Amino acid sequence: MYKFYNIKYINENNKKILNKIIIIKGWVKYFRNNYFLEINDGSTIKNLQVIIKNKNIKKKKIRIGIPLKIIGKLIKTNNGIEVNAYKIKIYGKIDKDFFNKSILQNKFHSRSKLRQQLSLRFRTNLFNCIIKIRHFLFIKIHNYLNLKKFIYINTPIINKNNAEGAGEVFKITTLNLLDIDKKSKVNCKKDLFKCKANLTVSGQLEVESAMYGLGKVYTFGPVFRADNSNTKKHLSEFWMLEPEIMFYKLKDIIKLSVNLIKYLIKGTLKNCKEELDYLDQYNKKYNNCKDLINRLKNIINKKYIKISYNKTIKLLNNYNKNIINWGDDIGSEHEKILFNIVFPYEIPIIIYNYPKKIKPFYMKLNKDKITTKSIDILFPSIGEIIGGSERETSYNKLLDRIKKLKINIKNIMWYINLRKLGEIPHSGFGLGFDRLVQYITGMNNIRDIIPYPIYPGHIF
RNA sequence: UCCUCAAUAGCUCAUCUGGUAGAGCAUCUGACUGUUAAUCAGAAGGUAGCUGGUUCGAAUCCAGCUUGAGGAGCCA
Repeated sequence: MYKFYNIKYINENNKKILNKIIIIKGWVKYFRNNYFLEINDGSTIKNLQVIIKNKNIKKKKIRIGIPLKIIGKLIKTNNGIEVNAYKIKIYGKIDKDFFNKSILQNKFHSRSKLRQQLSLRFRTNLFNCIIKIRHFLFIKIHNYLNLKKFIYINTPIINKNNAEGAGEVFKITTLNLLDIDKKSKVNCKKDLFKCKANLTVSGQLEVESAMYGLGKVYTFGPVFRADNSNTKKHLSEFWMLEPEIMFYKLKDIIKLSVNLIKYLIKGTLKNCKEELDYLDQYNKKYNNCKDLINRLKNIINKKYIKISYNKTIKLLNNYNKNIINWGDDIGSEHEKILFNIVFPYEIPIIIYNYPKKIKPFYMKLNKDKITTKSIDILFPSIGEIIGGSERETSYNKLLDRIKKLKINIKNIMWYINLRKLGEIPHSGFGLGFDRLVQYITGMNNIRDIIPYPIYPGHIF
């Protein structure tokens, strides 16, 4: 007969239900003075205070962490709104030893500590905010591309091509690995797929073939890299958005990617205020990022720096002679110089026309035949979030390039053959979703912005 | 994978050059009708990451391993 409300709703609409008897359900976040409960139900990080005046309510079993159903009157006091409890139902009991060893006790826990208890991490305010922003960005990406008439393509997670140049692959097999060790010879023909198979490192080649039929497409899913990289910006399993668009040139994908980023950040600032405010405070206290919200506002209002690879090398060498040679990839040392000294404005840098020798085979060459029609978008403190290019359209040129790079042609013949039906100009890019979430939440470590981080030595 | 640093109570950290292991919070018992990381009184809690070595004696010195943090490379 009484109505149930979640705490976010009660906080935002309390005028409508003030002085009514309501039901709330959640767990105890704080219990003070044997009298004041703070209840959280995950809908918001702003807890609802419940007071226990009724002497018939047994308080013995109530402790921090316990789930409760509370029937009470929503009242207004000097401290805001709270619920005067008439009746409390307790669900189960708390294992004291387990609780005491868990990250749920009301203390500050380091993020590496939180990571040791992944399944409990969701109850923390920090993770509540991060996951909600992650969710919001995920939805908004689909939203934006849908508005722009893109079609979402589900590209396979298991495949046999390895999109050359995108890192190490995880091999998958149904064969008994112990047998393989003994004989030291693998007969792939006996495997389930009758060939070598791996987890995808990128859906790009597949999404390109969808582009030939549908025009504007994207894939957005988990991709896998078996590199042994132990850094704060790498995962073995991460999420990548890869749009691919017919008749788009380099300038068009620059525009698309910049507009998408600005749309996402603008939306987050508008719709995730509570979460960003919390993260702003958290970052001020515990992270290097001292002004999260203004940093994000800055990024939606300003024009990004756009500079060619050649010019970047010149600028770096002007700063410090022989710090980089033409043809080298731009490393994190160079990124630091670019963001701290050359362009110290806390805005992304778009670098275009990279040399072909540090970019994959499918990128279209410029007229100089040594650089590609490619871009990387670098973000301050994170590095590369987006990499993209115009794709090679000519069958002969593509084949020529593949032969020179000695890439195994067999598994990607279907991709090369797409060029046998005419030379359609097209472009696309890959956006590292987790790195974007990392940037927007201001977190130091990419392992703290994904529910279950998978990285060397760590699997859930 | 490489380099640097670290590992002491459930958590955060003390223990100074080797000499009996300490605090705050959390936990437990009790008190408390306006607290908000409540407070007060009391109790309990440790083979100092693991394995060796040096020494009369090791949390402390040395070696190897494990785990974590920061940086590098690979990349998104």
